[in-house]
Amino acid sequence: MDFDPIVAARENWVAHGWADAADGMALVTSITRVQQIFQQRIDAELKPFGLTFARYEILMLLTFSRQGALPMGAIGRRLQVHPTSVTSAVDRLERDGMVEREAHPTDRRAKLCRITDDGRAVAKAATAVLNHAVFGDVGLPDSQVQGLTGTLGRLR
Amino acid sequence: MDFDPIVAARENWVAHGWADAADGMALVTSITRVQQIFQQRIDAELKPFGLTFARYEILMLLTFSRQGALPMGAIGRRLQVHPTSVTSAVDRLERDGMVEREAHPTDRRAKLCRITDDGRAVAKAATAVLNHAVFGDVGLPDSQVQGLTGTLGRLR
DNA sequence: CGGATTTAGTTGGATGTCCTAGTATCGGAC
DNA sequence: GTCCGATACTAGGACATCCAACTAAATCCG
Repeated sequence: MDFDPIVAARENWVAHGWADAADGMALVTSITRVQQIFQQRIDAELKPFGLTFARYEILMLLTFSRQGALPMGAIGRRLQVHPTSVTSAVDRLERDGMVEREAHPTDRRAKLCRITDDGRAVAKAATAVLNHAVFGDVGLPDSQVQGLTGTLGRLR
Repeated sequence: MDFDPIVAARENWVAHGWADAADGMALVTSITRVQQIFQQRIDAELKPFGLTFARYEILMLLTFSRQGALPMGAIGRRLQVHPTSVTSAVDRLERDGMVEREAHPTDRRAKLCRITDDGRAVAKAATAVLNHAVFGDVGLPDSQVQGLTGTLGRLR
């Protein structure tokens, strides 16, 4: 049989008298591993487009926005990442011509990040690939996917 | 009501004709967000010990090993991270006196990573804190935690 | 036995994330 | 009207992760 490091760790937790925390440890570790696997699959698919998942998420957020532009801070709040991560990702997107920074019309502290035509085209092509190669079949029966997403939603 | 960015993204997926990939996208995004949240909580708890989750996992793996030492490659395979990540983490653990590198007894290419007494003490104290502050109550009823872990296991 | 392949680990570069700190600006209180 | 706390973004540093390339050593094989 396959050796499962997480099952082994859980048994060690119980053996050391930490039974009441063993399931929580196993859950957190499982989430970490699954996230690593998806991250790697997605980044591999996005690499030909010069994107990472972080940058792809920003492009899609802008694609769906009414004006095609959002303040930096709004991006960070939507994606739940720190402002510095947004700055870093937008720097690279701007370097590659997929977004542009422009002044906010009413707040001179803020900056708008606007997706370019190139950015829209890349996002569209990348989405087609991701939908086909990853999102379309995550490796679970459809019936379980929604339940899993719902349960995870309670943790957020 | 609270606005949920993932629900909104899922609706956008459906609206753009990608309904068959919408659930997969929502699942992957949910996993990413939940992992970010746990990562932040754990790293915050570990910070006083001078540890990150990556380094903590290595210490615990060594704690549970029979000899208190493992080859670098074995660590990477167990934790499913690249050899370079192990090198990087062990560099810092060694700098902080929690592990030591030593020659492999039979394979002169390999190196063993051995936990020190300091390392064991830090790992024990950090585990007590994590069990209390994170693993002991992840935010879900016990009945759901095991089911969630099991379902995630099928994705690994 | 000796060359080719595989394996173990490290190094250097790019990216993403976080934190701390700093600058500029906004908005409210007085 | 002015000061002061809050907000928006950026800069610099630490860390983790990946990839590509490299050295050294073990192993396979003709």
